[in-house]
Amino acid sequence: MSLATEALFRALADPTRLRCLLLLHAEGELCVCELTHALGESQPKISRHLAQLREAGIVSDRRQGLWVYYCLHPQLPTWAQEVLRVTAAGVTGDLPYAADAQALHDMPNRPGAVCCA
Amino acid sequence: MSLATEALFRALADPTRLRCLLLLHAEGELCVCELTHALGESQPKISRHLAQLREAGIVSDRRQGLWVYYCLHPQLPTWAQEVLRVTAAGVTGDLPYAADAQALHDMPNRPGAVCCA
DNA sequence: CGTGAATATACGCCTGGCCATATATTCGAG
DNA sequence: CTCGAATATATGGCCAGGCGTATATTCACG
Repeated sequence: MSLATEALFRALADPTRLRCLLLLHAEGELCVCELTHALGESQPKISRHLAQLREAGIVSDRRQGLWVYYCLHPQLPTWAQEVLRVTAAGVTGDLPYAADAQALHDMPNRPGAVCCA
Repeated sequence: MSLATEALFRALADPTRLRCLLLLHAEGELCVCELTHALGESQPKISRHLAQLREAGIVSDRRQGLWVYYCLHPQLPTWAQEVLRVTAAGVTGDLPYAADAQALHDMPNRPGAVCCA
C-alpha cells in the first residue's frame, strides 16, 4: 500500500469520515446500516463517504448477502494505523466519538459482525 | 489547548500546510522567508497558510525585527504532536518532504534561527 | 521622515467537495 | 419472477476554501 500522505488527511478532514474510521478502528468490522445508525446520518451520505474511503484504499469492503461490511484496509500502512490509534486516544469533546459507539451498541437487530477477514 | 480534532486534520489536508508543519516539527523554528524558499512557493501563499495555522492554534509566531518566526505551538496537545511525529516518520514519496529540508539547508543568507522560546 | 525589505491582508475568480433528493442496483425470500 | 430490504450512484445546487495579483503594514536604517 502506498496511500499518499495527503490523501489520508483529506479523508480524515471530514467529520463523517473521521467518525466512521474511528468506529471501524474500535469495532473491527461494521456494515453500512450499523454506521448509519451509530452516526445518525442518512444512508446515502454514509455510503458516499465509505465509497471515498474505499477508493482511497483506506477501508475495504466485503459483501455478505444483503449486507456490506467495511473494515480498515488490511494493508493499511503502519503510520496510518498509528495516526488513527493516536487520534482515538486523544479525541477531545468536539467529536461525538463516545456517543457514536454508545448508539452502535444500543442498536437493536444488529447483524452479527465478527471480525475483518 | 483544546484544538478540535477536526480542525487539525483540516489543517493537515492541504499539502502546503502539511509541508510547513513537518518542516517546523523537524527544525523547531523558521521564519516566513525560510519556509517560502524551502517550499518554493510564493510569499503571500505561505503567509496565508501560516495565518490559518496560527488562528487554529497549531503554530505560534514571534516577531524579531523584520522577521517573523513560527514554531509549533508550545501547548500543542500531545496527541497532535504524536500525529506529526508519526507522519514525519511515515511519509511516502508523495510529499517533497526531504527535498524541502534540503532546499532549506541550501538556502543562502538564512536568518539565524535558534529555538522556539 | 522616507525608503526598501519582510510580512500581512484584500479582492475577485474559480474549482472541489459536501449535501439532499431521487433513482438504480443487488440480493434473499417466497 | 416479483417484491422488498440494504446499498450504491446520479443529479443539481451551493458554499468553503484555494489561488494569483495587487496593496497595506511594519520595521530598521540613514
